[in-house]
Amino acid sequence: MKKVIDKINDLVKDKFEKCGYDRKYGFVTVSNRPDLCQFQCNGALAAAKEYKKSPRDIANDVFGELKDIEIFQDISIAGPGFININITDEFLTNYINDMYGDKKLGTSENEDPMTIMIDYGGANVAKPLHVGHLRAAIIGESIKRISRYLGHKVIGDVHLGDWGLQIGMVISEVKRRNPDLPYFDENFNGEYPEKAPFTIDELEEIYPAASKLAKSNEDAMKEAREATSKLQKGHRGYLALWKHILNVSVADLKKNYGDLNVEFDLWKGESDCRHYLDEMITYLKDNNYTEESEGALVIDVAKEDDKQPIPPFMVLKSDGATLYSTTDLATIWERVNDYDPNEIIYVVDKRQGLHFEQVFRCAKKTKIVNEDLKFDFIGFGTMNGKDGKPFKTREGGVMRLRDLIDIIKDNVKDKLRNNDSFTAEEMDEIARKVGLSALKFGDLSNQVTKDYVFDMDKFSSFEGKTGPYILYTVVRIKSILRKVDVDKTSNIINPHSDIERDLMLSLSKFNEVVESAFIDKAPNKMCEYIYEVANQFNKFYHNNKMITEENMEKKMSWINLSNLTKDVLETGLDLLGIEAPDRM
RNA sequence: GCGCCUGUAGCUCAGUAGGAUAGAGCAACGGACUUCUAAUCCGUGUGUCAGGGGUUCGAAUCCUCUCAGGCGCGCCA
Repeated sequence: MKKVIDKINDLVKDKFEKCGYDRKYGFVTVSNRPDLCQFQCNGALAAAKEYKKSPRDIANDVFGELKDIEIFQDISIAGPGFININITDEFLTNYINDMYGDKKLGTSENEDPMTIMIDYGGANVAKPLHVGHLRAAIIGESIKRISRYLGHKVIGDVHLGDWGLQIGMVISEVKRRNPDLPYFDENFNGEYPEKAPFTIDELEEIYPAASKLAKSNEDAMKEAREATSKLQKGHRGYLALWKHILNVSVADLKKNYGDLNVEFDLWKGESDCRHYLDEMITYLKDNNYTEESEGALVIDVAKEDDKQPIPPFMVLKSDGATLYSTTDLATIWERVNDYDPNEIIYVVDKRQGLHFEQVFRCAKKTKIVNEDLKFDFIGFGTMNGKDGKPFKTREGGVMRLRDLIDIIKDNVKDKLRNNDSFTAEEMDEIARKVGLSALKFGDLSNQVTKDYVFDMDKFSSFEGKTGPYILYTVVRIKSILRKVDVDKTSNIINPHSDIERDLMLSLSKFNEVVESAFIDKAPNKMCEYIYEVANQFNKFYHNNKMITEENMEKKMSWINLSNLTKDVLETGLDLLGIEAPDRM
């Protein structure tokens, strides 16, 4: 469906053109002075310079053409040349009815869908998820859902860290503890055990211990490097052990991401590109992209107009081993080969910006990707505590994600109204949903690139611009809908009050907001929007008693309007990765 | 040292093709419940948009300098 704003834009642009001005000056936006009008066009002011006429005169020219357009209720020129527009209730109501009857609530599926890959996990094998992974997961999930809603083919990849030094650390630590395991017996030719020699809990203890040791002990670090190198070269026992690490970890990670309602289409990792490494490195060498520098194999990616010196892209370390830049590049090679995407989006901590700039430049320079493949780096900011410093546990450690979820769930549980009609299980499920809404809405309502303060009490509050407030609004609507029979075939009729009209206007912006959130990769726009809708609905709710309304036509119209509001809110929430309960 | 990002109300944050009087939420105070879930709604106040200079009819928004904070700058990811 065509957006309300687009219809108005087309009309006004046509008239600008008809009057001899460039179409672009007919640009209409939602009014920033809702007290004066619903929509505004500031083009006359902008056009004044080009046509050397007073903006007021230009506005008057166009006004002559605009004043008889049917869908405009009233239109006027204000101040230096603003054109203020209100649309008719008929036009608005028609649109709302069309939207109500449309599964996609007025958004049009993209005619020319893109294949978009989103890389947004970044979890490391053998390490528990912690708060640092939270933002990537929920921002990436939201961008994935928004893109998909608009009809694009979207592939979300967790891109596990499963091939780097941390694996070598774990392997060498396991060896220190259990040197007799067959994985370390160079003469072992039999089948390796099917059962992993550790549980997830043990694994999560092994890694930090190994990491700590390697930092202080040079020999341990050397062993870890050697183990990494051996693994990467295909050591049979190490590969078998590595698969255990992977399996045990992935099972746990799936559960944890699942608890967050974050779902990946691909559970690939850095290791998956290993089959392409030789081929790629040969390609890079054969085409003379590489050079040797300080013992390492590098590719120069500096450009003349760089404001700062860009270090060369590193293909192989001086010991011949690959590193993250190599696997990131090879992963692109693999993705182009397997999925041929139009765009690859990286949702990663913004501190990795320079690294990815190098990777992108290298991929383009070496023609591993076409010029028209779009790389998008979405670097998110740090989640800070109330002290403005990176969020930590009370003891100063890194907080695990599952602990954070439990804490916020408990926090919400305390605030939920006691209701005997809920069983303990229902209560728990409600607390989970409300808690997640608090966490996600609190995060996503901030601009992605900025650092933000994680304030548990603020996010989990049931008042104000929070997830729980929006869920409450949805629950409220569901409660009404349970009490009446909804007849979706009866129409929503013209608004009976300013408040009702404002609600309809807000609802009519839905498709526009989805698109704008997609273009800017900005879930916070969706947060802002659903808050506005929830707020408008609550005003409406307060002013009109629907169930006791005696005029049936009016009553059904209101019920349907509420039902549409619910759809818009739930869809908006879903695009943020948030679910609403039926009752709370 | 070089580079990137950030600085908006007491607090947490929105606000880009440059536009009218810079907006929300929280906190504070006052009001509205024989409820369709008051977990709501209504009302009241709040600003050198870090600072200086510039471009423009018009700047939180564009340019420039200064200050403050955060981050990054080849063999970790």
